[in-house]
Amino acid sequence: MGRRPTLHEVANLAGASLASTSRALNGNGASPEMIEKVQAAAKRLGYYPDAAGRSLRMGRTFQVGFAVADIGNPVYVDMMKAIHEVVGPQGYHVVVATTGNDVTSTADVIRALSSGVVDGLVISPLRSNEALAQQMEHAPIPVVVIGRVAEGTTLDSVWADSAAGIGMAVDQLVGAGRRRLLFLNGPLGTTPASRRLQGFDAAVARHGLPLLGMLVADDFTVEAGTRAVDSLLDDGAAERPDAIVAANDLLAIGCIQALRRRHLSVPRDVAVTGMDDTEIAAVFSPSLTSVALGSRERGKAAAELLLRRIGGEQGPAQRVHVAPRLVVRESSGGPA
Amino acid sequence: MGRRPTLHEVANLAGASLASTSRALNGNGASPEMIEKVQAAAKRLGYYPDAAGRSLRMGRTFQVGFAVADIGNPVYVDMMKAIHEVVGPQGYHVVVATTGNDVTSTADVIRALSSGVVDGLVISPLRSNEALAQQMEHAPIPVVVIGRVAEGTTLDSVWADSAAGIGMAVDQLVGAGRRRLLFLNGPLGTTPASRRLQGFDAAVARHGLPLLGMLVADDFTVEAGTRAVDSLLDDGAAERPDAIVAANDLLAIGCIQALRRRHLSVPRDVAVTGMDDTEIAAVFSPSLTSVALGSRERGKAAAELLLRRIGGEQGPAQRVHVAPRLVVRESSGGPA
DNA sequence: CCCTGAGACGGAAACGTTTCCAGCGACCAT
DNA sequence: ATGGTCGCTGGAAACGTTTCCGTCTCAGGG
Repeated sequence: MGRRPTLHEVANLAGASLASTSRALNGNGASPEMIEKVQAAAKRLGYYPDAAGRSLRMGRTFQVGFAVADIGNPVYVDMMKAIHEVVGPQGYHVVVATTGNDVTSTADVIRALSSGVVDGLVISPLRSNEALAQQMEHAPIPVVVIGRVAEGTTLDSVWADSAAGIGMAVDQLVGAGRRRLLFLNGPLGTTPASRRLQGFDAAVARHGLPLLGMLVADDFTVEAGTRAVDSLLDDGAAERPDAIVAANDLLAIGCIQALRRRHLSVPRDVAVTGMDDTEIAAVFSPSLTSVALGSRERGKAAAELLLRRIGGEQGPAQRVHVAPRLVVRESSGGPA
Repeated sequence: MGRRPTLHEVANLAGASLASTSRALNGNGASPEMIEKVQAAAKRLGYYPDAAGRSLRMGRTFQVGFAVADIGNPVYVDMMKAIHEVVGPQGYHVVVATTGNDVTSTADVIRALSSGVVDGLVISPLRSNEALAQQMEHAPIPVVVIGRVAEGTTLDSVWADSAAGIGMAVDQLVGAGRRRLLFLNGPLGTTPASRRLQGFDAAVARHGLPLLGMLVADDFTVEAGTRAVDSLLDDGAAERPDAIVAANDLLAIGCIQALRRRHLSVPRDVAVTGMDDTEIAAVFSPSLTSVALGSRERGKAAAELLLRRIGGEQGPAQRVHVAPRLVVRESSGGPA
């Protein structure tokens, strides 16, 4: 754990002033011989500029933040990877932050990161309200939202129409002859949950199908999915659905897990669809029909938007759309 | 995107000096009325201290780094979550960095993060050599390694005995009557790959089993696993194993995928075991026998070690061991 | 009543960097 | 020959914070 050399020491060794040394290293108006002298000195000392000093002076940290509720969710991992891939080559580091499930802790995270920690923020809020929207809009750094934002906001955002996506899943199930569709939702009050429910209700109404009510898991996880479906099957009174549309691949897998325990076959007895088309969907058995929402694309687009704003681009709020795409596999009984 | 107030403005509004204002906010020797005055002013302006200025002055960034080869790997995601949970409450942010597959880019990452970006670094290097070890040892910030380090190094580390873990998997397979065991390894030259191979060879020798050679995937991913096993099965000449020990859950799943395509039943025709006991292992079908290496515990322990070093604890290098644990499930044919 | 010590406060330095600005040659054109 | 321009350099300021140190006040003890 040795000490790091400073620009001062490099300047001394090179026999130049601080100003010239800095210029020589950053390549702004220095003579060739000066550059060589300084580079040599820097190399000999093993000099690398101090991030704190540089941040303070330049007003930039060369870090971007990524804030989500649960970084364990594969969707967010994908986004993070994509963001990393975009900003890394530009010299930026990625700071991850978890917002927790409620709005106030999200607000705290934004504030904490805004105070000179990162130059910009990509955030995918599970829940939102007017105050949070205001805060994001008036944050001292650019903020890009992955998810739905209110009409007329000045925030850049990238979104996928999950409601339409759910509709595609329903269409396919109906096409395959299913009639008693049940929606397995994530925690109510979250933005994804309400959007996806809307999509489901609309699609079911469109097909004139009976409403079987909805199953609500208390989290977007495998375990929560299993618990929810278990409770349904325990409740003997309830009419058994012939298809379950899950709001999430994780929930879908949890659901299949519960069905399997009761020796119900997927897709013969009950068809199941998920959403997000995570990596597991393709290799799962039965392979999982899922609606891809392009997590990688969304992360990439968000990062690109953010970098542009950090770079000073003005213009009106951008709103990037990523189209949902249904990937039909075994769990939904295949194409009609 | 408003501007942020500085301590100066708070001091002005409160009618106090910078020094007193700082003290009042950080709670060091200020009178109650001063504290109140300053707090009020700070709240009115919405003041939060600037991270860059503070870092520069204090010589601490309140950030820790986490560097791994592929942040998409569920093992690393688990570790990251654990690290986050440990350091977050202490006011630290987590910076993720990907080291790439080679040693030199790992070195670059360490250097970049050492220059005042983070106060400490948790790193899990896939490959290593003497130069890299030296660099980590002499880095200007504390470094904790997740993985095996050379005897006598001064680096803190936390490690799981994956060789012994592989041995446990082999024992169980042999106990279940399997005799022709094949090892599906990850990319050679990586530390995990060599350790796990050693464990496999030792266990096979111990049981006096025939050596079927080894299958090498070019990455620790599902796709690479599928490709490797495909190539084995395509090669009609090779004698078919009755069990495959994969170096990794991802490889194991890829392997099962390939077997399934040939209509080979797992575990009837071929038993399969994985390693890491990722979340998917439990819910996969067939559920996957796997050796848990405690990714969460390792991440947690590493973060705690790191915080202690950052706090200035001196003492000799710590070496935390996490015991491997075999979780027997369907894919290996169950217990003998 | 004076001296001492404790407690609170403000001025100023310091952290390491980039960049503004002025100065200084050298060179070219008038 | 002189004025102007250009390229390069060094001094110094600035970013926002914490903390050292000196000063001041006030209370209490001798």
